[in-house]
Amino acid sequence: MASIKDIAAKANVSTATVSYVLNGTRNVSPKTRERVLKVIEEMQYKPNTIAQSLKTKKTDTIGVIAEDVTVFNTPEIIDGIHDCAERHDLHILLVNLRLHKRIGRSFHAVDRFRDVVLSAVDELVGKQVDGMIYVGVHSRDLSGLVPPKDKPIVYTYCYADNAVSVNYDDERAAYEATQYLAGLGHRRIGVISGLIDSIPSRLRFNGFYQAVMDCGLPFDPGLIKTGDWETASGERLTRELMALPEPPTAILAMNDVMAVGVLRAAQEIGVRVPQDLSVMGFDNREFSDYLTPRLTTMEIPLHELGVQSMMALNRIIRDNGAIEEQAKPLCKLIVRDSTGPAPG
Amino acid sequence: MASIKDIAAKANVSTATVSYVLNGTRNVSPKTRERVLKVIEEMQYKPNTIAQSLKTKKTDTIGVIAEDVTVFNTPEIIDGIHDCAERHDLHILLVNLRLHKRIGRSFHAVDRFRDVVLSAVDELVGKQVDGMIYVGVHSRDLSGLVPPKDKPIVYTYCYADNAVSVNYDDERAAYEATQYLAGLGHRRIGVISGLIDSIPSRLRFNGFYQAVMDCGLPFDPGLIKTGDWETASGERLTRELMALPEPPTAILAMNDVMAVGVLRAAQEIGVRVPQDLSVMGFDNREFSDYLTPRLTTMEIPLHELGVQSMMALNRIIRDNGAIEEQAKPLCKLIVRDSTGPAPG
DNA sequence: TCTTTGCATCTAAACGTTTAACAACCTGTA
DNA sequence: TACAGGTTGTTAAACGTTTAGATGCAAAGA
Repeated sequence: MASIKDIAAKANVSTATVSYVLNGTRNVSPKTRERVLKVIEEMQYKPNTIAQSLKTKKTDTIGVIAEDVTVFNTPEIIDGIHDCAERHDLHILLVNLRLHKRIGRSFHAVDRFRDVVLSAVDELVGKQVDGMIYVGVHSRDLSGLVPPKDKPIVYTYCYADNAVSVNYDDERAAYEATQYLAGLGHRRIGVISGLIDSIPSRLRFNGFYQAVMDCGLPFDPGLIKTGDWETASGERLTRELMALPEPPTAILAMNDVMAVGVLRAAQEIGVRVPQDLSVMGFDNREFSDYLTPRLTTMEIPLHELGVQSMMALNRIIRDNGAIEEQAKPLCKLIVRDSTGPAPG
Repeated sequence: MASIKDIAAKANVSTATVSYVLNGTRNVSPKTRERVLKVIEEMQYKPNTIAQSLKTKKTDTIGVIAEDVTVFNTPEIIDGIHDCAERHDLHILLVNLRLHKRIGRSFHAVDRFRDVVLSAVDELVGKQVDGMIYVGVHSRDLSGLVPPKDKPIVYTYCYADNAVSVNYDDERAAYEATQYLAGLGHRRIGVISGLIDSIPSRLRFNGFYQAVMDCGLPFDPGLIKTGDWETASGERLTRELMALPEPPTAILAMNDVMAVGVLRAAQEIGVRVPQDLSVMGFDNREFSDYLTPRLTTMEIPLHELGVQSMMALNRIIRDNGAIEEQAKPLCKLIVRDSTGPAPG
């Protein structure tokens, strides 16, 4: 590979001059510039970014630590990061923790987990990234993790105390979903929540509860069921809800995957959606448009999460820590065919 | 940030010695080793990978050029790449071309496309990656692209003449799907193919045709319909097929998204699946398990594609080009509820 | 006692850039 | 003519590592 020395030699100038024409950091006469440019072209010279970085101490690279790239939220967030990074001429070094495959779903293997994350951080710090973005898959609480001393790190799709984190407004999303159902005349709304120890589960329940109060609906604890985010739990709990003496006229499943179960159960027990029962999901997964009936759901602003994370990181790197609190990106109600006016 | 010099000074040794204990490249007496290690620990020293790379001319980093990380095949392939890269202590520099957002679906903006790819390659070459993997989204033919002179590059989920590319066996997958349907007694099998100018469309048709011949089924060109990979086309073409004087008893849609349309059409015109009509998809997208009925489909070995690409690249880098042809990864038949014995 | 051998450690160059400091030259002005 | 000021170019150090070769020293062999 041709180096700047080769160019300098062939163009009969010093390496400094070549560097100046390359970066435009100083005037160089038109005729030498031309000469240098011609040689560069001829030899197909590309500056060695590694050497540049060593000298300038800037890599223009940010590290992205993804808990699992195969989980639905991650690609969209990374896309958002890229979208923004591109405009600042930043590159992405990706570390994929492969959490599911590595330590399974037992998120309680905390010590193992810590090691994995910390070694990823070390790796990126060694590579001299300018900063890092951590992309979670389940809004886990990462407060226990020691943040790296010198390198800025932004967390998204997860929570971490005493650290910059970017998240959508879960509470408000659930509030709006509930409000929408109430607006259709539903007064008894069943809820199938996710695992109760997850932060989004709590936030979404809060939003639901607040909306129930604000809309003047009766609050019936019997209508609140705790699932595990999987289809089977949605199916099972829907049967329970519909077997109630006074069953709900709408069910809000806290993710689309469980909503699939709701739909299945409804079909099996002969409840028509949306005539007898309105069903809502959460996430706006691609498949929600493929279900019958098409699923009404809340869209999570994943792309925006990526963009905002990148912007936040950039502010920290550039302005060195002027972290102004940003408004949380909002979810968006996607109305399809699984919801309708309350019966009767 | 502490450098090797700081460590050397504090431990009263030369930088060489520190380097030797770090890399184990030369014997160093137990007591100095201990001393050095202690200082390293104290100062939380992490070697500067950039400087190492400059000296050793190895970055242990491979570049991944993804046409679009948000398309379903890409995350799984990247996961496979990571899976394999990890075992060789290689890191991933990710470039996301964001093809859909950038140049839309007009894949005919070829010149623009060339520029985008080539500048991504330049970027990675500048960053001194040891090699590159190009991850397509649609098995496009990339032969027109000039490969970089010195850096090895492996293509996957796309085709490129005169270059190493890793792909699953499309023809055989369609063959097996057809064979499976024939085995259920279906003799008139409808096909809804994707856009005809795509390589997989052609390969899959070949596989289908071969199986029809081998199984002794009649070949009726009227049963072959050309879609555009989208749901609406699946729906429309199914209506056409079922309106035939002698309609098929099974439909093979060449992707799951179109299969959704097939199921919709069937439901609307009152054809029962699988009693009256067997339906098969292709891809085994996550949602295929959420449809009613659950969709029988062919799973593409995406993870394996990633692994094999990484292995191929590694062989080129290490053994410097000893490219032994590898067997193509095979698709896997996933039998669910949308297929059954031919009626009558 | 003087070599020889082997081990532990050090010296210094090199990797490919950037950039401060300097040198040479030209131009215009007093 | 002399000199200030501007322009264009060069020199060489520095970034943080690795590593070939040199050096010093102790133990072993003559």
